[in-house]
Amino acid sequence: MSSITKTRSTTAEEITAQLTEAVHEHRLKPGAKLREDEVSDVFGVSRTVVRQALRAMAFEGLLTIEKNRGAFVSKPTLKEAHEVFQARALLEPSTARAAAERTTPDDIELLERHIKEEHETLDRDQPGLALKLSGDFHLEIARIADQQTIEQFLKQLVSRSSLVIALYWKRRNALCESNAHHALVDALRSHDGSAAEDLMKGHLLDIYSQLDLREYDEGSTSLKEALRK
Amino acid sequence: MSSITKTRSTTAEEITAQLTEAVHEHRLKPGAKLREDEVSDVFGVSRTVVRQALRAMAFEGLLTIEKNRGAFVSKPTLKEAHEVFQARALLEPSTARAAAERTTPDDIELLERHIKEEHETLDRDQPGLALKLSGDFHLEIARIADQQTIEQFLKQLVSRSSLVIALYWKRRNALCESNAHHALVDALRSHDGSAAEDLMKGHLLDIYSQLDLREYDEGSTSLKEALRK
DNA sequence: TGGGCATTAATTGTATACAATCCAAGGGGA
DNA sequence: TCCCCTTGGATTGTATACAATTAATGCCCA
Repeated sequence: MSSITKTRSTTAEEITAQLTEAVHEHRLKPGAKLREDEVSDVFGVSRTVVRQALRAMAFEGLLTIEKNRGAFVSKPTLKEAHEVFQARALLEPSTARAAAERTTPDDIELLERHIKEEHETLDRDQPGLALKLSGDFHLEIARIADQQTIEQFLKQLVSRSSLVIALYWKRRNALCESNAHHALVDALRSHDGSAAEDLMKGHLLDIYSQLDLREYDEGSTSLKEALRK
Repeated sequence: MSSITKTRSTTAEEITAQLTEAVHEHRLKPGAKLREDEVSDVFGVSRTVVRQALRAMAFEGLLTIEKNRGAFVSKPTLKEAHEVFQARALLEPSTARAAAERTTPDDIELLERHIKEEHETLDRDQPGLALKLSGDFHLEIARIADQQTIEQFLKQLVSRSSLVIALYWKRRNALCESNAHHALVDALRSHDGSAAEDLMKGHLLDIYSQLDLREYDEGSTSLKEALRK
C-alpha cells in the first residue's frame, strides 16, 4: 500500500518528509530509535543521505541525536512543553490577525476543504492523521498572513506540539472536536482581525488546558520503556 | 594570531561557530561563496564534516545552499528583512518582561560587563565585533527569561538581523551608540517588567527605523557583484 | 566578428570503506 | 553468588573515491 518509490533515487527531502509525517501521525513515538542503516535500507539510499535527513529533523526538534548513540524521536520535557505553547501564544494570535486582513476567497475555500478533511479523518477514527491535519491548518494561516519567517518557526512549534500531545494528552482516545477552526475561518472570511486574534488565543489555551502538564516525574522507567518499542 | 587548533581534530560545531562569528562580524559578507574544499583545507578536516557545518548554518538562515552550486552567505530580501524584525517584535518584548521577573544580581553583573565590552569595541572602532556583541546581549535576555525555545528562534533572528544590517544599514560607519541596552539593564535590575517590555519594543523600533527598507530593486548588478568577491 | 555548440576543468552529490565508540554478554576472581 | 573486567559485535563518525552537475573556455561555422 504505502510502498516507497524506488525507481528514481529518493532525496533527503523526501525521506525527511516521510519520517516527519510518521512522527506527526504518532506512528513513530517519542523515544523510538531510527537506526541509520535501517532507514537507508527502507529508502534504498546510502547512509550519507539518511544522515542528512536525520540531522534536518534534529534541527526541527523532532529528533534528538546523541553522539555515537544515534537518532531518537524527541521526548520533550514538561518545561519544553510549556515553552512550545508559550511561544505559540506569542506568535499565532498576531499572525491570525494579519491573515484576516489578507484572506482571499481561494484561501477560504482551501481552509474549508481542509476542515472537512479533518472531520472525515476523525470520523474514520484516524486520530494521528487528524492531528497532523490540525497542525497543517495552523501553518496555513501563517501562509495566508504571508509571513514566511514566522511560518518556519511555527512549523517547528507544530511539530513539537505533536510530540507534546503524544506524551501529555489527557484523554488518549478522544481528540477534541471543537469548532475552533471553523470559527477562525468565519473571522478570516469577514476580515475581522480582532476576532481572529482572540479566537486563536482561546484555541491555543484550549489545547494547552487539555494537556497534563502538572508533575515533573522525569525519570524512573521512562527511558527503559521508551526503548522497549 | 587566530591560528586554528590542529592538534585535536576540529568538530563540525567549532567550524559552525567560527564561520558564524565571521558572518556576524561581517568578515564574510552576504553573497560570499564558501567552497567545501577551501573550508576543509582551512580547518583540516574532510568535506564530510564541513558539509555538516554548512548545512547547520543553512538551517539558521545564515547560508543559502543552492543545489549543485554551493553554499553562499544569505542575502535577505527586503521582505525577509521586514519579517525578521516583525518576528522579533513579537518575541522579544514579552521575553524581556519575563526576564525582568527572574533577573539575579549575577545576571546584572554579566550584562553590565557585556555592555562595557560593547562600548570598548566601539571605541576601538571594531563595528563588526560590536554588532555581534549587541546581538549576544539580546540572546542573554532570553537566557535570563529561561526560555530556551524562544532563545533558539531568537538566535536565528539575530543572525539574520546581522545580514539585514550588512545589506540595509543606512549609515555605513556610525553604529548607533544609544543607551538602550543600559536602560534595559536598569529595568531588569529593578524587576520592572512593564518598563523592560516597553524599552525592548522601542529599542527594536529604533533599530528598524535606521534600516533603509524602502525600495525593492532586487536585481540588476546585485548577483554579479556578489559573486565577484 | 559574433553566436552557438562541444569539450573540459572545477565543484558538489553520493556511496563505500575504514576508524572510533558504545553496549552487552561472558568469564574469572573474591 | 555477585561484581568487575575483558572482549566481541553492532552502530555511529570520518575520510576518501567516484559519479553527476555546472560553468567556462575555445572552436567552428555562418
